[in-house]
Amino acid sequence: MESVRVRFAPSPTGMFHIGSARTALFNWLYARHTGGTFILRIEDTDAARNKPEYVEVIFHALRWLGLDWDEGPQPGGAVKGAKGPYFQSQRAAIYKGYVDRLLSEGKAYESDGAVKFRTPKTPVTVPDLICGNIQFDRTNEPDLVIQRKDGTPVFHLVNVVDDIEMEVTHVIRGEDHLSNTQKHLALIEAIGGKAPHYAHIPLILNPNGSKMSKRDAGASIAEYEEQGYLPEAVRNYLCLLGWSPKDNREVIAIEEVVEKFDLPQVGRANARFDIDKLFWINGEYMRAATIEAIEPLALSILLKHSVITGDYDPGYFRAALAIVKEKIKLGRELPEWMGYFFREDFEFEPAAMKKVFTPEGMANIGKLRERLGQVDSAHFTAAELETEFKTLAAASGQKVGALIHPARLAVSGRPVGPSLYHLLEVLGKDRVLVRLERAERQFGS
RNA sequence: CACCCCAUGGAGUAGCGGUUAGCUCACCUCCCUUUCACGGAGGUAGCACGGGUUCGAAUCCCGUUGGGGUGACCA
Repeated sequence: MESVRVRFAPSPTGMFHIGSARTALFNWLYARHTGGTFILRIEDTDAARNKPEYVEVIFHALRWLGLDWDEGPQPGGAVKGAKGPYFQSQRAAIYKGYVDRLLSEGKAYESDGAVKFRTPKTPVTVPDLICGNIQFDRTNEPDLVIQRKDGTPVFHLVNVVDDIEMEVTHVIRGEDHLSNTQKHLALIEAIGGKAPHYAHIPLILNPNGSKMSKRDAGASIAEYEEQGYLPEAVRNYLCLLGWSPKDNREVIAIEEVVEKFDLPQVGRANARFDIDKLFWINGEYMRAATIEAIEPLALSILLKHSVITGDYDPGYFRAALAIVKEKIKLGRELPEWMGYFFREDFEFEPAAMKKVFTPEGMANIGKLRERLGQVDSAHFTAAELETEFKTLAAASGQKVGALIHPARLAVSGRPVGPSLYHLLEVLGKDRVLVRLERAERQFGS
């Protein structure tokens, strides 16, 4: 049984596309499932479009998604593995050798300065682990340019040569390459190599049903990081596009996907990208996450939005995050949900103000301030506060909601948020009293 | 235009000859609840169409339609 070697071979052209992420993920899953090797190869033969800094974009995206590779370039320029170099721009001599050989054997010829490969015009069958046996007629197959006029090799040639040279056993890639595979097989035969197994995975379509392009919203992995998605959630969602655990579960640990993943079970139909589902999954991960797990993300977002500064109180911060994370689905919501914990001059939402800061509401705020002022700081807990509210409501013949709504607006400026009693506990007695007083001062009669 | 692939509710999917066609997201209703979310209980909505094969078809075959991909000196 040969050891599995798969590769992910992106071009550094700028953004990291969600389709690329899925291709990388499936290669990684297969490598991890089989105990094989996951190779990263940079296909930078198109000098006009490729830039060195874009390579960092690829590293960053793969690392963010937790897709570690076993062979290939490492950030900082180091390279791991013996089959390199792993940048195609550094393999010119290798490609030149193959082109020369094809030329001397008469399998390729020069035409208008470029080198063309004589493609077979006979029918061929492409075996595919996902798609089955695909037949191509090829009677009208045009010859294939394998080296440009400027002497540089093109994708089809370098891709095939590298897969052979790097001893890749399984080529897992997007279905947009399915039609090209017959050319690759012909090339492999011409150079006398052993063909890898192929597995073409369905494409990710945008919500309109066409191929997800760079310009579509949500196409770039970087967007998810910026918006505060959790990488585990994005990865989980991507697993579900074309693959299923077949037991009706949606949220599934990556370790379990690794265990269950296999090529024949990958679906054949293209899948549409559904941001609502990703959003939901992210909420599931957010709620399930420990404070420690999401604290770095929350910190970076809140620092970036100047909600907190470097000298924030870690304990207070974590306490606030703990009650807020249960309510939100996306990191991007954090500034709005946590802002009022850290500043006293927040605005009151106008619509809620009109409804809640009525004369009765303000009177209740006054009563609350007096009552809560007598509660010992050590007893300023959710459970005891609940008792205080209920006692006060009963004493004045009101529903507890009549106290809660004005209180919430007074201490947070908004009508929705975490459980009020917990909110008050986290804020602490001092802040609560100050805020109730401020509301009274501004809106009381 | 040629070749290739695909087709289960709005979206992702389970199903692989016999099911009241299951699940998740979204949407609607109700319950829970101080709000929102979570959770719970329901609801709307699907096998693209037409022929076969078969006692029996979402499942197999053919065709049509629809969608996608490839056909670059891009990858």
